[in-house]
Amino acid sequence: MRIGELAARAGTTTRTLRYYESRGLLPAKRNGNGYRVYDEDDLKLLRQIRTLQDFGFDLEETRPFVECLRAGHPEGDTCPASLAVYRRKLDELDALIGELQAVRAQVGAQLVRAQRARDELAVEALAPGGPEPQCELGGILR
Amino acid sequence: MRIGELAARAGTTTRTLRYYESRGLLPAKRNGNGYRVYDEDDLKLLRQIRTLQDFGFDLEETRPFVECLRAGHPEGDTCPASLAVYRRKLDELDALIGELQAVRAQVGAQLVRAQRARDELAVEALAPGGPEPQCELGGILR
DNA sequence: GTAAGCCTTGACGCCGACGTCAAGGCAATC
DNA sequence: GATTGCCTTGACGTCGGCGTCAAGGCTTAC
Repeated sequence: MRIGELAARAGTTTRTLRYYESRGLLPAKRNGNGYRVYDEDDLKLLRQIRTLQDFGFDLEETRPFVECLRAGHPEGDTCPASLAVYRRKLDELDALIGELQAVRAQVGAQLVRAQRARDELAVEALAPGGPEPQCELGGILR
Repeated sequence: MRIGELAARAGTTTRTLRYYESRGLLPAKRNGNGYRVYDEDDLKLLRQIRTLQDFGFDLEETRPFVECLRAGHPEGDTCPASLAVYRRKLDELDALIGELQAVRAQVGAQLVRAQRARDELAVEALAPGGPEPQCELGGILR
């Protein structure tokens, strides 16, 4: 099959396939008139790449999987190098998720603090002079 | 103070300050010879920007905070527009964290699956012919 | 023969937040 | 007056993964 069909079958674009080839990730044979020609195995490689890309893997990180498949293994992720990428990615994800959760907590706390500061200013505007520390201010003031 | 001192006091670079100015975020007065001149309030604005940037806010998202400070409020995050940015960012963070956790789960499952596939192939290589479904294979085969 | 629909290579554009280099001006010090 | 160390503007580079356009070639259908 030619580049357009492969792209369509994998749900991507010809530009993407040419880009992968330029990176040495998905080289293609050529027919008489210079057109790229692909087979079913290439589709399998491409699907492996796309799946990992959807997971957020860098293109370079997909290379071990592709090479594993090209080496004849029925699946791209059973080779040691692929497993190593999985593990490294898990570590990265854990680290990133942890950082994001920390940021979320900080931003959440800032939001609460800023809202409380607003409420206090509003109360002061209503009853100027001093604070009236009762309770449930948030509920009353909306 | 001039640009170099402000940058140093905020732990950033002069290039960054000029970039902020080019974005209209942190305009500077000029002295006689054309040098940028800043005061303590500018340092406060800059620190607000940097804090939010460290949280992963886009530069544009810091603008309401800066304008809030410049409007005379003692803190940049008590204005409605700033609170709205906080809330939007919390939603974004929650969505992103959720996606990453889903990816993490998928990748983790793939790792387990791929490792099991390897182990089974290893067992077959040791005892060719048929499967020997005992237990603790992972432990024995390392 | 010509229009349509594939394909080719090459090259520039995009996004964000700056880094880095170039060429030159101003001020203080030796 | 010459060096040093600030400062100025302008402009190109970076990173990844492509999008998009240009100019042209091949094949098939009408």
